[in-house]
Amino acid sequence: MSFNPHDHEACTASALEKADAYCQKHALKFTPVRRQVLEILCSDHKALGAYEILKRLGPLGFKSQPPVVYRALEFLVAHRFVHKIEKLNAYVACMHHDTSHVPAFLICRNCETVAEAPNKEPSDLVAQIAKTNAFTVEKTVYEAEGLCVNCKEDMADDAR
Amino acid sequence: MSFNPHDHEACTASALEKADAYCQKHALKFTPVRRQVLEILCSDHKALGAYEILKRLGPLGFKSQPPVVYRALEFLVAHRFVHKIEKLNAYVACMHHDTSHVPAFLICRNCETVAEAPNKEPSDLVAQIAKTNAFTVEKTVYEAEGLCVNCKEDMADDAR
DNA sequence: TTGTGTTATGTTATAATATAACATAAATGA
DNA sequence: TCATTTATGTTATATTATAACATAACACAA
Repeated sequence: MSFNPHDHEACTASALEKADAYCQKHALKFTPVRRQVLEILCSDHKALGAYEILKRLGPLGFKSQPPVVYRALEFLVAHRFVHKIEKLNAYVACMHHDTSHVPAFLICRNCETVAEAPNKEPSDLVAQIAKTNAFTVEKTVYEAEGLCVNCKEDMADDAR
Repeated sequence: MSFNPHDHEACTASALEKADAYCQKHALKFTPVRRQVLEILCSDHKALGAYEILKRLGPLGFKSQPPVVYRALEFLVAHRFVHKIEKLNAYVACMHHDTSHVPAFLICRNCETVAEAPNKEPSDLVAQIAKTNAFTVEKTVYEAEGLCVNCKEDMADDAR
């Protein structure tokens, strides 16, 4: 989980590699912009806004009009390499692309780190709601905002 | 539940009455704009965008600059009379204000009706995630998009 | 290899959502 | 009544996102 320290370069490299392989397998075009946007998003676990990504694309030699980044994000989200955090209108790289999962996020309101939980199952909650309402669920947004371990500890320290 | 037909005028009146009572009890000011915005949101179970609400305020004699409606929404959301649907950047009246609940929404992508489920408990999912991450959850967004009963039936009819 | 359709990108303009900042007014309470 | 707080008025602008139309790159059949 990303609230814990980990080898970040390796985790980025692996994500890009997996995306590469997946695109090859499914005849998708992993074009330079798309690849670069994913790389930018992998570069930390904060969620980045579209315009922040745009800013970072410029120096890398890419064109910097909004549609460029929105199209790349559309592709990446459609193929689940990236999730949109609705609560923040921002985007994070998916860290569990190889396993099928119901995306669920923990957003620290202090450090803004976003951690994705690797759930296999939709929650009981949604199953039950959908059932009692005869509602067919196609897509879920599940986001929790709060305080991560690290920030909680920091605050405890400050109070001392 | 709001995918089912119900006496809508009564449900609106009751929501306003409850809000009135709650504000009185907690010394909150249920001013005309705030009341009117809640009434507009009660007027159907679709989620309305801030600017749509703004449009409807004008003819009713209210001032129509964005901050007017955003401030009213801020108040209504803070006191849980209204929930924001992050997925739609839109707002719905809360239909279960008197009971403490974890808000969860079913959004029909066809008719755009938003139904709120009356859950008492946060899902097992969030409890488990939070626990394994030592993450303190303060607020949750839970939104499912799909097809409601009515729209599903309509589509079945059309296919015939 | 040329033509034809399809997908991706370039570019301009603008729509839709939201807030900053500063002013006035109204209500509250010592 | 004066001071303080809370709500509203108003202008301007920030942020997020898409429409619309053009060109380029690619894929693949004739």
